Amino acid sequence: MEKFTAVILDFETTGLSPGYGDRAIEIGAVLIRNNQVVDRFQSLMNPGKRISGFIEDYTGITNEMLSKAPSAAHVMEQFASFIAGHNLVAHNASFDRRFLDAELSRIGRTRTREFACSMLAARRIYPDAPSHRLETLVSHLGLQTDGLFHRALADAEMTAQLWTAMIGEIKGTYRLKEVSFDLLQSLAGVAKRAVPAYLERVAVGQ
DNA sequence: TGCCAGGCCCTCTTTAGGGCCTT
Repeated sequence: MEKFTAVILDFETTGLSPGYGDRAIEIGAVLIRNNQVVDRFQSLMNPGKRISGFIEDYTGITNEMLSKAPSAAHVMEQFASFIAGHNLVAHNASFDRRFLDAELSRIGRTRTREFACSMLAARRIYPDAPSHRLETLVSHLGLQTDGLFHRALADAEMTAQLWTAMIGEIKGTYRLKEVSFDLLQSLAGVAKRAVPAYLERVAVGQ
């Protein structure tokens, strides 16, 4: 069962680099099991410093909202429990992985499960998409959206839809009986032009 | 306030450079 279960998550942050002092300001996540969303997590978190006007405009999250939010430490303790035992997915996962690991480190905890990247998978499954930004893929594939972007739970929900759409796409194209987290994760290590042959070999093996 | 990164991937490549993607 676990190989068909994953937490799809998204951070809003003060900037691009935790190594230069940037912090998480919101976490949103959905737990999917067999392509169904079965649980959700969302919280703003107070980063202990003011955010720039650019981030306020980009996310719609204001300094006033964050001043009333629980501390990052408190939220991350709860989130660590939410993700415990589950594989993880994010769009451009190298970004969210750095922030997750940095925020967990601040509370003396460590990530124990693997990350998969929906962007790297999408580049291989939808090579002809106009771009592989989350917003563009959602539009290109006609995925359901409430029009809200750059908020953590909304982006996590759309990434989950993208993830399940990709599972459906390769199931249908290659007649795979099942598509696990490990299979989608493994695509990132396969050269783009080798992906069709790779998936055909997987299908034969099933 | 504005700045800061880093991994992937393509090509006019591999003794490199630059666009994409995340906030």
